[in-house]
Amino acid sequence: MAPRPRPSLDTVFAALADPTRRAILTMLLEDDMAVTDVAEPFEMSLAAISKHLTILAGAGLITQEKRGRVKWCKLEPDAMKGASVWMQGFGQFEPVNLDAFERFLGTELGLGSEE
Amino acid sequence: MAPRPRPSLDTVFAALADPTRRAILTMLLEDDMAVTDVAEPFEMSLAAISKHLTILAGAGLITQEKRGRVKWCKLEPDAMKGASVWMQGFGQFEPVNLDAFERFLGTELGLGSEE
DNA sequence: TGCATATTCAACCAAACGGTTGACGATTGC
DNA sequence: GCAATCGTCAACCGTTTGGTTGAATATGCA
Repeated sequence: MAPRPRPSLDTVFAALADPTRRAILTMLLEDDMAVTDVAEPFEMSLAAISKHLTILAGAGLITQEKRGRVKWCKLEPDAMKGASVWMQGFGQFEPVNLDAFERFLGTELGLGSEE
Repeated sequence: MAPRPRPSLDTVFAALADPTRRAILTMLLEDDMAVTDVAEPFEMSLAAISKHLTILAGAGLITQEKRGRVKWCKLEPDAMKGASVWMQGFGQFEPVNLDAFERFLGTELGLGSEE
């Protein structure tokens, strides 16, 4: 496949604006996954998840590779770089508080209340 | 002062997904601005800008204070903190490359070509 | 008082979004 | 070969988004 088009801030931020898509990205932190497996925990159709994955791929946040009849989804965290740098220009945020991140993961996965 | 409700990742990312709104935030880096002045450089109605500002305020990215008949808009960069931390959990991005940020500002403000 | 300025409101519009369902093309395995 | 599995496509649906216009509401000023 041709070198991925540089993901725009528009598409990256828009992709990240949906909680389902953020949850998918979080799942992919663990490991690459097949589309069906990505869809499993969600209460929506496979087709809907497939669309979300297309949007994530469009933003460059994941890549998809078909092996046999299974399509594998792989996280591409570098796609967040531009957006991350952009935001950091607005203030020096604490040098990556991983504790806070763990908590975010909890709420993102729906383990906690939204407050 | 009542602590503002914690802006959600949904609203923050959605607010940042629009180029007009990102440009507004960039303008507000310089200084607080009145609504009319914010609208001036854009080729769209004042009402449209007013809506964008409402969305930015809803995400906590700006606050608005009315003094006399003028409503002042103030950047609130801390509202990006949660989103920034969330993204950093996906990879350690270079510790704030300000050069890159300057370049982003250029393209965001439409001073350079998109490519 | 009366007019200009600053901003929002209300109604409307086309397009995009997020979801559904059912049919379909590929691939795998018995 | 045939049935099951994987994933997307196409059509459809209601809601949201990003914009418009024109009227309305405050406020400032001469």
